[in-house]
Amino acid sequence: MTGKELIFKALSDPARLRILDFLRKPGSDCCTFEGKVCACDIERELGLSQATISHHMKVLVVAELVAATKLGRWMHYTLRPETFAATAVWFEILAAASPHAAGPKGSVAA
Amino acid sequence: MTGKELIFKALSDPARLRILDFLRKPGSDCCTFEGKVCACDIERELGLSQATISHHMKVLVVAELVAATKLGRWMHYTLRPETFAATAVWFEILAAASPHAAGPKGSVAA
DNA sequence: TTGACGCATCGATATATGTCGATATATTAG
DNA sequence: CTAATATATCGACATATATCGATGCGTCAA
Repeated sequence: MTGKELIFKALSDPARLRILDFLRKPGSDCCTFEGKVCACDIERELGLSQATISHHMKVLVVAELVAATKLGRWMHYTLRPETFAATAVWFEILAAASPHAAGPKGSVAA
Repeated sequence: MTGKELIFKALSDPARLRILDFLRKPGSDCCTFEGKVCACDIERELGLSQATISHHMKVLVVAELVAATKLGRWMHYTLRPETFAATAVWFEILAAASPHAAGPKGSVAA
């Protein structure tokens, strides 16, 4: 269950944050199809080398933030909403852990 | 507004994730007071050196995930629910960006 | 004031990571 | 089959970061 650490490591790079933002609202440039974006689009959008983009996409896929589908010789990428939704829940739990919550904190408190 | 990158960098370390988890439900060991935890508690909990804990706490404070208050010679730390709540919203937005959403994607699609 | 304690900062080091060019693999076009 | 294209992998390098011991700076107790 090191998933969260993988997710945060994946998100802790500006290039990957830009990739996610681009996947959220891709332009209708080249290989884009039904919101699925190919690696060449991302490469052009970010201005990084092809090797670097490939590396970043692998990180995002391993973290399960992005799904990869091979269509012919193109890789198409999409966001994975389930992972984002699950991570949102984690943050909500931390947000709810109010330090001054006078609730029944537990059994050991007594 | 590079806050998100700071936040994710701060979260991309297992030690800091453990610190947040400890802040969420601290034991009633030593200096803990009303959910406020001192650095010495964290040091003992994680088994890392004092210098390392100090470094991690600074990262968490700069990312605005944790608030620091000096009480005498003790530093007391608490979670900052607002930051976690705001980040949860960011994830929910990404989760809502469904790739197959047949909505009016834009004007250029035609 | 002096000493002890809690924490921050400094300098050093090992590891991790982002980036690239070069090359390999796979797929399509001819 | 051969060439071209899209992506993945490899090796290398620069930078970032986690970690520690040593030291400095406040704060409290005697």
